[in-house]
Amino acid sequence: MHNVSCFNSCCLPDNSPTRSAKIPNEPLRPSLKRSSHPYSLSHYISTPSPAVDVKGLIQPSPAQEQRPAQPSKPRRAPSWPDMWESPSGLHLAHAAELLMRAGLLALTPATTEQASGSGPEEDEEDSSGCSTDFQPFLGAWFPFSPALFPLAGFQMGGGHWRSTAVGAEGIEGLVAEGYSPSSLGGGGAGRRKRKRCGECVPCRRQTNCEQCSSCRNRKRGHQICKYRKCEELKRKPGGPGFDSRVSGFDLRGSDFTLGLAQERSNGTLDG
DNA sequence: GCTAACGTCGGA
DNA sequence: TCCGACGTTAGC
Repeated sequence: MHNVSCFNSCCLPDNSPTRSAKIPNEPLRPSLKRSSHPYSLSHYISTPSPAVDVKGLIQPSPAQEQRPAQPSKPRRAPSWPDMWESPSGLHLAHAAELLMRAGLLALTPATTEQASGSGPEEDEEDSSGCSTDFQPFLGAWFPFSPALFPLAGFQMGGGHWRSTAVGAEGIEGLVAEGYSPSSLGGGGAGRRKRKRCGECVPCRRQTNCEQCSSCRNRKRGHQICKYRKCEELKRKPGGPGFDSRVSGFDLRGSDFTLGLAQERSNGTLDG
């Protein structure tokens, strides 16, 4: 049990009515699912930045840097999400990613040396906890801590990070990182399915409610649980606000968030 | 081939 | 506008 808002199934009580044996299609990047951090959200919120050694968060200590690589586990080539996962940096990384998707943050590419000097060796340290304790609160604090993100980006950002707000550059960057053009909703002849973002609150839910019409009518409806429906996919492609990718920031005060809070208070929300 | 689930359409 | 049904796509 990590905290009250942990979404991982490990934190669900065995007798939880919402805990289903089968968890369909988890789109989350593993790195986002298995991260933990020494500081909770409340720590970031309540502690003025000088009290939190941001530099220390971003630049691992020698001890951390000297942590031996795990030989039994072949390391894949680092991609930018990994590079952003310092021992304590995922909150920043996640925040920065969301900001960049929203076009609110642009990063100057780090030097090759910087890009290769950190990141891939640290990501394993984020392996045992939950990263979702802050999620519903993103909108409450990200926009007010802009200085953190360029800093984090300069130190940890791998290579070609840049704003993905609009245009071919953003798509190109995503494609380069393994997102297929089809999954991005672009290109390709005919319609292509978009994929769940894996980062919004509904996506992070791991269990179906079994109560909504979609759950009850799954056989014929072919629809995912309403409470797990990706916020991105709810938007019409090409419609207003689409591709602004600001779902993470719209959560505050949204109906969904309010419902989420209510669910949590009722103990019906997973994690 | 099976299953999950996105996209679309038509009815309420 | 919402909801259900169905075709279709995509992953396994």
